[in-house]
Amino acid sequence: MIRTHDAGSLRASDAGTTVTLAGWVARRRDHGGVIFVDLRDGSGIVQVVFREGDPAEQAHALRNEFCIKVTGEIGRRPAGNENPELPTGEIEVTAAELTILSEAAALPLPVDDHVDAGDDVRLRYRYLDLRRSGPSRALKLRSRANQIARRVLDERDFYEIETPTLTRSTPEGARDFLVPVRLQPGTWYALPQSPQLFKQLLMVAGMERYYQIARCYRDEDFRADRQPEFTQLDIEMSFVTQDDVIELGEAIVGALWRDLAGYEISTPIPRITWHEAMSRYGSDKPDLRYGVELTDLTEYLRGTEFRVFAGAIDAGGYVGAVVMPGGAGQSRKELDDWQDWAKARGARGLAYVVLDAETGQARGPVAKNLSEAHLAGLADAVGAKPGDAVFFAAAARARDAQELLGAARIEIASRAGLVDQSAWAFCWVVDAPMFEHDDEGGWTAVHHPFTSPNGEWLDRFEEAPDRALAYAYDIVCNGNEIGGGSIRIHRADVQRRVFNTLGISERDASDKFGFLLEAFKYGPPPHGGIALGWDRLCMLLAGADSIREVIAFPKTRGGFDPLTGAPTPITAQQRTEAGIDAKPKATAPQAGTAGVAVPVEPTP
RNA sequence: GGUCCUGUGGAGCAGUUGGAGUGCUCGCCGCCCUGUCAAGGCGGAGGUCGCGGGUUCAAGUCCCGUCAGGACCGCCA
Repeated sequence: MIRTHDAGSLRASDAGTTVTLAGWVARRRDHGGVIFVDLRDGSGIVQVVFREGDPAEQAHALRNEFCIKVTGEIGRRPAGNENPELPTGEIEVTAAELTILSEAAALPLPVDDHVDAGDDVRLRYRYLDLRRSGPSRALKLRSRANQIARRVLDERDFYEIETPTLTRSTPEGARDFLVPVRLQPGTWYALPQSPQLFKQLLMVAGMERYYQIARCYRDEDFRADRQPEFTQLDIEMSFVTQDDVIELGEAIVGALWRDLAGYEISTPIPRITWHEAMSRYGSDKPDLRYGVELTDLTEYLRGTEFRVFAGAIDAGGYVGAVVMPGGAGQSRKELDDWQDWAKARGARGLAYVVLDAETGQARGPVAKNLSEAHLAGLADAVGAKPGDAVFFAAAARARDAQELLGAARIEIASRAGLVDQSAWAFCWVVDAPMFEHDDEGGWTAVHHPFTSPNGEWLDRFEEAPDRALAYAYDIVCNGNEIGGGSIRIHRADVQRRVFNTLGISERDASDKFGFLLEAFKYGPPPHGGIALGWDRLCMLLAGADSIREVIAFPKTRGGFDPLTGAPTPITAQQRTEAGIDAKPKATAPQAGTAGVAVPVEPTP
């Protein structure tokens, strides 16, 4: 090694030792006769002093982020000159020798913890951004999270197994990324949206306990917590029940929060059914750091003459409310803003009533439309106090109104300052529905088509697909879904019935994932698993607002990488070689997703 | 595909009612400086106000379009 010690590790007990350090100039304070340089390496910062002689002459020329090597003796700082802000603040290194390993040009972005730059500049010079302590710490934390997960899984006899990233387009929810295949022009690989099918095959293969820190790809639009390539801690186990998988999930998450957040999660983590989550919180990933629960007013308001509510109730729908504590104090403009907020979510508006802080009397546009009796009992019905505001939503489909109220609940908590930023609130959302209506009047799988109905519905989910429940579970932290999984179907007859309900013909099923069904002919074990959204989970542990902070080289929301400039056009030669424009042969394999291959004509 | 916010020397910001590229902090270049630690002092360089069009006697400022970054909706089994 070029260095003998790590800069950040030096302490008063090292005084008198001669050391060689290597790192970067974090800051230079040139007093003419004496020069201080803060030398930073991966371990931290130590102050180097240049007083006289050649090293001091050289040190005048140092600039921020020069890469240097310094040899010198560690000494206690003169009394009164200690810096309690630094772990190494009691000592300094008196330079006897200085080597400039490499110089740094004027910086396009300050490597300074006190200044934050815009995202585009940070990403373009991400290697400089990562020299700063915050971004650096986030990546190092993620590395430790990986190790902790591997440790827990290894202790439980899991095997870490890699699966292909060039694979077959599968009929999962999102758009696939496609890769042209030079060796078979006109055919395409897809990048996996998850290793779902492979890990099930590994169960058939008798691996019994599999995990992988797996890169997944989905060609959908970006969010603060979504990139097109992302990472899952993917796990699958044979011969287990839902409780076994949940226990494992708690062991992993418990270890992560214990070691990386200094927080002991009390287990078992509370479970809430999907339906209860929707009716109480208007979300399938409820943030339990605060209350502000929804109230179902469908029965209470039955018979109302207010058309908006009556219409929903008559259609067999739902009317509900959520209370904003102190919301009556909002200005007219703030209340109008709520209407814009609701419209931005595709709602027609957000009906509200404010309760006078003195008299408790209900006021507001909607109050005129409600009967005396309905108004008189409203505060008690929704648990509101004088000075509160009550927001209403009504819809023919309960879930639409609940989701609007759920979004309002989050907004209320944020605006009213009800969120305890230091709190951790975990829960499992269990008993998710098997199916939901698709746009064409049929059914689609809420989770995926291999998810098993629970014990209660296994033999009769066809009777009421809208009410059938699955062995599917999501783990939620502070309103973020950090993982989800299910017990899979391992019986051919059940799988056939599920396909039937989904309107997937035998031929379709065999075209799309015949290889999995084929495998399931040969004694598949009962199995289930979970996938933890690793970027999101690390983001929470790092206290970051975006998963970009825990990704070494993230992309901007346009899918652009400002550092490499990807994506780029390709050359004509690359295009020809890749076979992008080749016409698939008549004997080409079955199309991946759409069922029938779309003929591709070569472009001139 | 839609809604909203932002874009001003290398970085971060301010810029009022439309009136001179106006200001601040940092960085950069030069000089000075022996105990600083986001060192300090003096001097200096550096600008297509994202881009294009329009309104106007006059646009960083108002309008339209466009590009880029961000937040959200749609989308994401």
